[in-house]
Amino acid sequence: MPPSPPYTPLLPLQSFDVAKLANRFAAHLQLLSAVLPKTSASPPATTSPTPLLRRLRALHAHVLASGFKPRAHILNRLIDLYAKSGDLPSARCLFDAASPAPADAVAATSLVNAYAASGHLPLARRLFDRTPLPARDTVFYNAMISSYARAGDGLPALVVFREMLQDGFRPDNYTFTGVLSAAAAIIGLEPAHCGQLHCSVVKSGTEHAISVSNALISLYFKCDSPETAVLAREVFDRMVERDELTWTTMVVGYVRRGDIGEARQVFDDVEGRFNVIWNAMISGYVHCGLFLEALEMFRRMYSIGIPLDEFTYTSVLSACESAGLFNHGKAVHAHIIRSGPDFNPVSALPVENVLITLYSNGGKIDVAKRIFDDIERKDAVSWNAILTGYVNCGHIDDALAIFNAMPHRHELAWLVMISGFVHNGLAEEGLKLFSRMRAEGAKPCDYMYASTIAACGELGALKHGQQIHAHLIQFGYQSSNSAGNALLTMYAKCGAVEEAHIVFLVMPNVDSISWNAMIAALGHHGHGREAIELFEQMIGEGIFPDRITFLTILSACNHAGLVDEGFRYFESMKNDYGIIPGEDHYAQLIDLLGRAGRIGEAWDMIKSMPSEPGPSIWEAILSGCRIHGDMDLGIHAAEQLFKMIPRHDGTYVLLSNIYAAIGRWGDVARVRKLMKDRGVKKEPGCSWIEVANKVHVFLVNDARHPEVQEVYKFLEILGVKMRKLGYVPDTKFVLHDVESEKKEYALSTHSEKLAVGYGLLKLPAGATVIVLKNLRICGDCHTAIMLMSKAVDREIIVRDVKRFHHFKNGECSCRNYW
DNA sequence: ATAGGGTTAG
Repeated sequence: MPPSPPYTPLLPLQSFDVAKLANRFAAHLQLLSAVLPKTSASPPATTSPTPLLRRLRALHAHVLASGFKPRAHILNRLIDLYAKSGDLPSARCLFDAASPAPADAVAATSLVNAYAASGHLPLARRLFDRTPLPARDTVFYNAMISSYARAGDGLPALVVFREMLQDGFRPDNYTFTGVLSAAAAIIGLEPAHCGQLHCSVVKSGTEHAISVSNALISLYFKCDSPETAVLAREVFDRMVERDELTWTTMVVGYVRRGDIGEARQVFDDVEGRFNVIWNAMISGYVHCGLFLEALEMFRRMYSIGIPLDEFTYTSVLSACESAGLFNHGKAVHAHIIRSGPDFNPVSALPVENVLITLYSNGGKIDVAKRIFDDIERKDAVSWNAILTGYVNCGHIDDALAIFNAMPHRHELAWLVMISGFVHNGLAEEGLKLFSRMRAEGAKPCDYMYASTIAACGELGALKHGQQIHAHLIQFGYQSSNSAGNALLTMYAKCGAVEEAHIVFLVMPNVDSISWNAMIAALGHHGHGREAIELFEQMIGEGIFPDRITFLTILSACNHAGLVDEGFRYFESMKNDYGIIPGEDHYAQLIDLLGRAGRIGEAWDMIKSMPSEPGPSIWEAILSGCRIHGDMDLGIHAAEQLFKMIPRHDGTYVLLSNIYAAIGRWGDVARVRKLMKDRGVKKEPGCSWIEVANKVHVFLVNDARHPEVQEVYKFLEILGVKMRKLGYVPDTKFVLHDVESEKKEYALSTHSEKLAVGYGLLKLPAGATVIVLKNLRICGDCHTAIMLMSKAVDREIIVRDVKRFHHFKNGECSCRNYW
């Protein structure tokens, strides 16, 4: 509860000096509004009136009882107080009673602001429109403009501004501050528009007002282009006088551009270190992913004695959460508790919200739930945070309970719940919920569509993805970039590269993400040359490649076995584009060299790396060693992997596979035992196959499963056929799976083979089988499927952890890969 | 009676 402001009792009233009392209320009001959150809307009608409101009403009653007729400015103050304390009906009543007599711009302005602040922008607008021209003044227009600006409604604000000029009113610095911030809220604003606004500011002679310059800087930064950032800087440099806001706007502007270094320089130049700029700097570091720097800044802030507030804590806790430093987060939480209950629960809500995320990501979902339960006035973020917490730890039933209990379902809640279903293998439920959302009239945004489509791609649910594509067209989102990029990726992940390409060609505004996604789509499907061609086309169109682009192109070269090209692009990335290769770039190149049999070069590359090689590097060289029989280095790599991720089941399997390949069965047994001793469980093989518009999921290890039984039967038939074709030894190998439980040195479950077999069994001749599996396909399996494809004369598309393998007539699109 | 900066869920 907010502490009540000190006050002297008003009753009984000795005199009716209303002006004095009204002034006293104004003082009380200021005390109260210092405690209330700045953006607070008026409290809902159901809650009991605040002490201030009660006193205001008492005063008003006395005024009425006295028969005293308040003069206009007193009446205005009363109206303003009613409006600000949230009693809009009373304010409106007084206003209506007073008009039309001296219809007054002052009272109308109060009301317009109050309506807008409580979220009733249309009501504010109606009052605005009904106020006749003679009763208006500049401030009145300013109120309407800034109301739109605060609500993020840029265009109407500009329209009101134009009306104002047409009506013959002179804009002042308040007007321009509002207009500029309204313009900044318009997405996709062109630099030319900023320039126009800048011109009118200069013409009006208000550019020397600090607030106008500040808004101008903010506008130029929000335009988000290198040129406007320079213009913002120019405005800043020209200012003769700057305030705290100027500095903060600069810091925030550079952070938005991702230029944390420049932001830091501005920060270091500030004389008075007020806490808002520290908060901005900390959140800037968090924004750029520099969590440790954020924490360091927090530590310094604390040691110098800069006051910490809820903004500080929110950012710092968010840094701990994102960096996975759960214990640090807990320490900060303890510090908040120790520092006393100074927080106003309403304004500290973001702190509690981020705590929910912190604890649920730290594996303490029960603590998160307790914090959530203790929040008195939960907002949409609180609900979404706990919902996401449950979804992320796989408690889909608890999540659904929360979802159903939510008072207002924010669109994000739908999104989280839908993707929660999809990621837990309940795609059908997810899509049902998607329909329910539309039935309940919630309007999905393009971002929601994008996420739902992405989920379909993850799952390989092509048919569901296509359905959503249809909705997308129906709702006119086809020009949205996020939706378009998601569609492109979805089609590619479902094996439909041609479809992905069509989406790419049809998209009105392709951005660098689209290019990257399309290059990746080609690369993943083994079309290395085409990927390179598209990359060159991208360069030709003047799109700047980033580190992701190069990662993608290296992967494309890798998949298609284009060693020299890969090497060339790696060098070009460093020398021509100044991109410092990360471990992921090295991993791609080392993988590429290794698979091409150039193990020595790959090993040299590892030794030349600027930092200690991480798991991805060892994993990369391991595949090359395995294929080309460099067992010593392979074993070394696997042992390194062991040390780094001791619980990763894949490493054990890989290592035992290597030992098995060179017949060191004793070592195979040793690795198996190690795995058992350390309690590492192999994940059960699980495959999805898309057959005739239905997704089948089955566990390969469960031999009692009827579908698996069918697969076994199929393999027998296939075995006979393959023997006839002369593949006797390999046929035997395929059939080994059936007996794998009995075999002493079982190598792996090879669920892909079973899935492929099942798919072939179910499909009509000439159809394509798509097998989706988010694991790495091993060489044996690859060979086996290749043989199968010859035996059945059908195209088989298999999705690996990232890539695709197109098998046809005993060949694969990535012939050089294994 | 009117303006502008820093926070949280994905």
